[in-house]
Amino acid sequence: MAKRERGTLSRAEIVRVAMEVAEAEGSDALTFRRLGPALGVAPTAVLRHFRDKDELLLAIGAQLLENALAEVDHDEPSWRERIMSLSRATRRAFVAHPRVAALVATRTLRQEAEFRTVELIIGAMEQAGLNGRAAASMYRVVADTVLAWTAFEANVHAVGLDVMRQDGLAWDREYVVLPADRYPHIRGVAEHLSEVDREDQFELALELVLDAVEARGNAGGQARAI
Amino acid sequence: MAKRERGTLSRAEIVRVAMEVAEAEGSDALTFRRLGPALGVAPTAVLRHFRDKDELLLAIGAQLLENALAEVDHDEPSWRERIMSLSRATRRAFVAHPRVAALVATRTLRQEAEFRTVELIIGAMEQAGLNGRAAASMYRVVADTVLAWTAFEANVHAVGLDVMRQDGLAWDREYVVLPADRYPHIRGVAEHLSEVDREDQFELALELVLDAVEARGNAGGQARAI
DNA sequence: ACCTGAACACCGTTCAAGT
DNA sequence: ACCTGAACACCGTTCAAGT
Repeated sequence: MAKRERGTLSRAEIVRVAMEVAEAEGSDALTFRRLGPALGVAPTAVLRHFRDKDELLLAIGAQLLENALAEVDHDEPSWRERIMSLSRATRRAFVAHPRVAALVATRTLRQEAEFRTVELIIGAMEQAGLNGRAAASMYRVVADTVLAWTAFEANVHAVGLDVMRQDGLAWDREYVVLPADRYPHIRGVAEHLSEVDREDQFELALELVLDAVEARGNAGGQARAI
Repeated sequence: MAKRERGTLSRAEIVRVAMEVAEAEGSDALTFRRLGPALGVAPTAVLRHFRDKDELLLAIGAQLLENALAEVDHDEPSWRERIMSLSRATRRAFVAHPRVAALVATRTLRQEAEFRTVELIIGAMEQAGLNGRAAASMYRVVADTVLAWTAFEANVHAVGLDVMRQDGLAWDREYVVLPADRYPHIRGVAEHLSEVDREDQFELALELVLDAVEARGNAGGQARAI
């Protein structure tokens, strides 16, 4: 709560503290009125650095993507390994901050980190042998697969944190208890539902998409878009 | 604004009007204080039918899923066609109401419509030849692929509606304008980025997953989970 | 792209009271 | 799972004023 000298507040520090507050106290706590005290300034001081709350959220999203990009091996010669490296790093970076990730993972950020990510994926598509419309099309399948899964997982984690604290019920607990006569198939596999490893699924879903990229690239990427 | 007789308000009507208000005026307008007048009651009357706002949101999500299930051909004998039918219906039902869909698509609903959906998918996995842990695992890959893509698309539509009204900039417009020297790959395919058809991508992503289900089912589903 | 404090126009939710 | 109106404890954002 210590007051600070003027001119010492920065966008970077606001983003950092905003992420800390949200992860520690829940995304409901991510308000200017709580952020002010946490930064040692008046709540409205944050508005001198971000036009509005949405601009702050997009900056948080950009920070998550920067964290991801910092872990990617950009010199990896295999396009396929480069994409897997980017994908795993993105998943890790977002799921590491599930509450803020859930708020921003489906947003178009339009910031430098996003442009660099797009550039990386399209470059990989071209190396795989795709051009023009085929490269654009498969870029979107790859990017949206990574983003959609990442956003989904972040949401599941974030909601899970809140719900479990709220009513103590885990997802799998709920399902095991369903009546067998009405839901025989669920009942038959209920015991296995909680064992599923989401990282494995993410990897599998991505490998399937990259198999398709590889097949289309080898066939000559100009022929068909999808 | 017409006042109504007591006892005539119902959960179903509240859900319907809430969806109308949100789609017509933006998801910011989905508040009890606006919903009251739209229903002809006091804002707090809604709280006599839903414990809190989150319960209303989950009911809206259940309605979207009911809309989807109503379109599915449950008697289709091919498990693969049944899954595709469910997937397409889910995508359509959610994207038809993008703003509310964006609010609920990643939530675990824990309502009857969701249990029926899970039951349908697991039944299809078993018909494909998967059992136990393998069926549970592939159920999750299928369900999460549909949900993740649907949530992602709903978000893109919802944000798109708001952003386009806000600053008149479409996603593709933004990217065409990037400097070619720093983003050569983007520049090379920029003209194609706006042509991509999301429905085609959704279909492709799903077909790839179902290919994997088919391959594992034929190989004998007990062997490996993923 | 300075920081503050008061003010404005909103929220969700609770609760006593009215049918 | 009745409905209302006032009240409470919050929000984001604007704006005049202070450094």
